[in-house]
Amino acid sequence: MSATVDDRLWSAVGDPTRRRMLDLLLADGGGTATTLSGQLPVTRQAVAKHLGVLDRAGLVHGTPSGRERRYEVDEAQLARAVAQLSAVGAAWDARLHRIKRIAEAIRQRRD
Amino acid sequence: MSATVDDRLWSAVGDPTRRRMLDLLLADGGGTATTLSGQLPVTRQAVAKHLGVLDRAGLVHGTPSGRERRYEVDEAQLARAVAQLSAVGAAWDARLHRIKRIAEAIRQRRD
DNA sequence: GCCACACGCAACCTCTGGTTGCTCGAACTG
DNA sequence: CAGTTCGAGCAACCAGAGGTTGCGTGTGGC
Repeated sequence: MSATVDDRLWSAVGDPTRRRMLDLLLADGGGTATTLSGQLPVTRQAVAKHLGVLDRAGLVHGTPSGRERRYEVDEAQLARAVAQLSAVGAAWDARLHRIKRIAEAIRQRRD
Repeated sequence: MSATVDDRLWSAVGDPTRRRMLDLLLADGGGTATTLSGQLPVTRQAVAKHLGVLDRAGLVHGTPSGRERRYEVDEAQLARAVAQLSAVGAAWDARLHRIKRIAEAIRQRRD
């Protein structure tokens, strides 16, 4: 089951734009709403909202620095999110394999 | 990068209700909008809409049977979705590890 | 001191997940 | 066969999220 999944984390990571933002933040070692919006097909304001979501999910952490606000990925929390992704994947995978085994057993019996 | 991800598949699987629906369909070996809505905290109509989304993503396949419409999971397509989940997870994982290695290298050098 | 830049806030639009209310058609039951 | 029931399929509506434009404000560089 995917009952143990933290919906806040998952839905934070579920949005394609936010996934790309995490990619970019990881690649560049952090960034601001403005620098990110330059690398994305959305406006700075949209990026700022997403950063808010990621912040509330604990995936990034923003610190004001002069007139800008620099965000960095919280690696531990992202690692948790990755773990949950693979947990759900593994659960489905297991179920698919179980089904496949059963199907093969039935086929064997029928032949 | 998560650029190779099929957004249709991902967003189909991104919704928590749809994930639970896939769980239930796998566990019971199929179901109808009505049977699923009995196991979920949403109405039949909401379930029907989700089944439409899953159907368009190719994750389930519905066949009319008398007055009801039975849906079953397309296992191959779900396997593809699982593969994409783990691909994204693996990408982030790799990046996190790389960052950790670099951080440790810097720490070493500083000591 | 002035200008430019980055941010934050507010209004607005659209799509999606969800609801209620209705009709229609198939199936069971007398 | 007639009537009822049950499942599906609209349609209208509501709330929230992703996105936009527009505007005010504070900080930093010249």
